[in-house]
Amino acid sequence: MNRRIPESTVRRLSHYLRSLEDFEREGGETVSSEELAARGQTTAAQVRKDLSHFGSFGKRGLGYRVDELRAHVEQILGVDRVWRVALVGAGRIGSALSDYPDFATRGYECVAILDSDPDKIGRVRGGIRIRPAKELQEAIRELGIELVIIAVPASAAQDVAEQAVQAGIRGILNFAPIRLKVPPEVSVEDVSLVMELEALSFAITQHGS
Amino acid sequence: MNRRIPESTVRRLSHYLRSLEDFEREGGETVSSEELAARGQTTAAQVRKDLSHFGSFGKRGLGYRVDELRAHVEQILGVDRVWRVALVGAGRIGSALSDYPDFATRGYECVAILDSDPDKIGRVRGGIRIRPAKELQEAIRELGIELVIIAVPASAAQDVAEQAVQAGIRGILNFAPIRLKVPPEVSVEDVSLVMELEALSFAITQHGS
DNA sequence: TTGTGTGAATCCCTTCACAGCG
DNA sequence: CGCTGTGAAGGGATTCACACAA
Repeated sequence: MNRRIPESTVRRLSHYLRSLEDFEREGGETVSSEELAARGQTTAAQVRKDLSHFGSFGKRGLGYRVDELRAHVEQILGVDRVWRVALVGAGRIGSALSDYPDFATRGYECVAILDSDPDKIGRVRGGIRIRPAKELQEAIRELGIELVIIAVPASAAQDVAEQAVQAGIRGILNFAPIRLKVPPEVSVEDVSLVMELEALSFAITQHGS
Repeated sequence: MNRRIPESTVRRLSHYLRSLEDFEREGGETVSSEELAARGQTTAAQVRKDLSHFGSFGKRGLGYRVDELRAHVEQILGVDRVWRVALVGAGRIGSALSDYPDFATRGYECVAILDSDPDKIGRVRGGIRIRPAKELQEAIRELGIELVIIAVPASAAQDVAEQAVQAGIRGILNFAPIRLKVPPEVSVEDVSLVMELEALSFAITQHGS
């Protein structure tokens, strides 16, 4: 029940949630930490330790009720409600994201798309009219946006981040290949495809030698 | 110079490479571990420790020669050569990736795109004709492909992975939201946007409470 | 008896601090 | 003197092992 949760635990919680949804779909009533660990590439002890940070959700000798635990994990991850998201940058990545079906079903609703390219402004993507990037702060306040996805070139990313922070945003998903500078209360998650590829070529190169 | 490199070190090496390229662009001749740490959100000791796993690249009292160290890091990460990549799945994410400019400039060359949708087969994306997904193994052998990007629905991903592995692939970049089962000698990097978003909503939810 | 919840032990990564080389 | 390279210390996360509840 304490604080200071390792980042790795959060990632695993996401996995547990996926697995619990699977178990529920398969009609399971209860799961053990053992079963939960089997999917997800971890250990039973790890599952129990992860969950123990947030409470005691299981019954000794029995395991966890699937629906109950799923609800708990959803609450822990903060996905027991809908998050309103803005997408800045309607380029290649941006447009792939804007009609990504998983988002809506997972509780993330894209309610605004912005871009600085005059050719794109006014066009409609996934039912949303693309607005000028300058209107970011306005859009955040108008639409109650809480998360911003930055999918603009590296040169523009820091500026977008600062505007978002100024408008009160506390979470940024960043696709630009730079380290954004933000105040400590703002969370940034970076997605860098090149880094992932480099991890692969490293693994192959090292192993093969 | 030993083995067993932590995954976090690899990620930082990618960052160092980006920073070194910046330093080079700015005309710097040498860098200290201190300067390298400043960009990249880490410490000087960490930089030195990371590099020390692979050799002694610096000069005491002086620092590192920028161009020299960049070459070394490129070699460590295995990006001192071109990697031939196949993209399986020409859907939304796939099409965003296929003409992502950074890939080519970073040493990853997409030489094949495959899809199982008959409407897409035969079309051209970024100068490459989309082939039937069934031809994956053939394509891998014909074109000397070493890395496969899986951007197909979760239900098809494991099958694609198995075909790729069978054809000798040792590195997979996986966008499907499932844990691929592969032999230990095969590396998989997962990119899960939902997980990243959940990490953000977790951070905001916990902090705000 | 079964399987959770949890202190204790272990392991691994990061940080410290300094010897040593240019 | 300045800064690297590295053994030693420190801190966190994972794993172990078992008391305990159902």
